Amino acid sequence: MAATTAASSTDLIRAAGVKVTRGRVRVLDALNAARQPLCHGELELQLASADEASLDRVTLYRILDSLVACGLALKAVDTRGVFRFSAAAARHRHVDHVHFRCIDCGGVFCLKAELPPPPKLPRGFRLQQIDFDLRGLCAECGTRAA
Amino acid sequence: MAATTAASSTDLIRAAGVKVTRGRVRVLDALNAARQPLCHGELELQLASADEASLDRVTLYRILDSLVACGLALKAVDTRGVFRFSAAAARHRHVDHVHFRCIDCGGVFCLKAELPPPPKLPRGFRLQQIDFDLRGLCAECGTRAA
DNA sequence: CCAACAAACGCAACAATGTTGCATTTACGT
DNA sequence: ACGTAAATGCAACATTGTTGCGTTTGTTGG
Repeated sequence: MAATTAASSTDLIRAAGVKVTRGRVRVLDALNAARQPLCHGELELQLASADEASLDRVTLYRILDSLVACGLALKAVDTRGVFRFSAAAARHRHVDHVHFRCIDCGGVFCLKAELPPPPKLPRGFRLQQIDFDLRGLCAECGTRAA
Repeated sequence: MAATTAASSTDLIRAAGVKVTRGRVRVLDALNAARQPLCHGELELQLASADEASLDRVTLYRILDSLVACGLALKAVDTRGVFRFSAAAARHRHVDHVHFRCIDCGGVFCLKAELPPPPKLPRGFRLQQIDFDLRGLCAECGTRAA
């Protein structure tokens, strides 16, 4: 099962057009295995406790950035102002659809809904992108809060 | 007019049951005058450029915390993970309308448009806020770019 | 108005998180 | 296998926020 996951992450990374390194595979595996978005520190801990050699702090930051840049991971901010990362579903493109962002864990969930039509803009304004983001508590955090 | 605002802030602070200090009044005035939530750095700059003596960094943090603690200010996190503060009184429901964010100058413009109805959420999710953000170039930046 | 006390302030140092520069190592197409 | 661009590791730095502590200030009771 570890082999399966590893192979899958490897394929995803290769398909994204970036180099397949052990660090990227390990981080993407960890993100895929996590049920909640992870922050840098949690990932560092998790990777250090594994058998393999631990990743450098800065390298981990750069790996996360690269995964976000090539669309394999999502970056969000939790209520304490800390960046949290989650694995993006590879088959989805995160443009032009609706997101739900949990304000507690920072998780991003893609909703199956149409983007609403944009309203009229003031004269001279040029529209390039539409973000329709719903914010609140996800099922897990909502349960824990109650 | 400045006196009116100052008196109002003073009253609010006194009514909140905490000491009325020059720092608290100045900060609450600044928050009330701001059209957008301000971060610590912006407030520090703004207060330093005024005639009066500038506030200590730590004092500003503590003033903001105290204003939040007594309900006069609201604390939130922006997309970069920085805390932003707004006056609780001046909270004219920035939540329920549409914003246009200029990707060049960073300006935020409130549009007079209805929020589209939210789509159905997965079971257990609690909706708290809807952000319908349009991004692109504002009239000024668009003209300059062309 | 004055004194006393708790709250608020200023300063210094610290802590957590994230970034940049640069030399070395590694993945991968040829 | 080799060359090259990308990725890594290390050190130093930057930004944002917090804690400890001695001093000043706002408020309250006489």
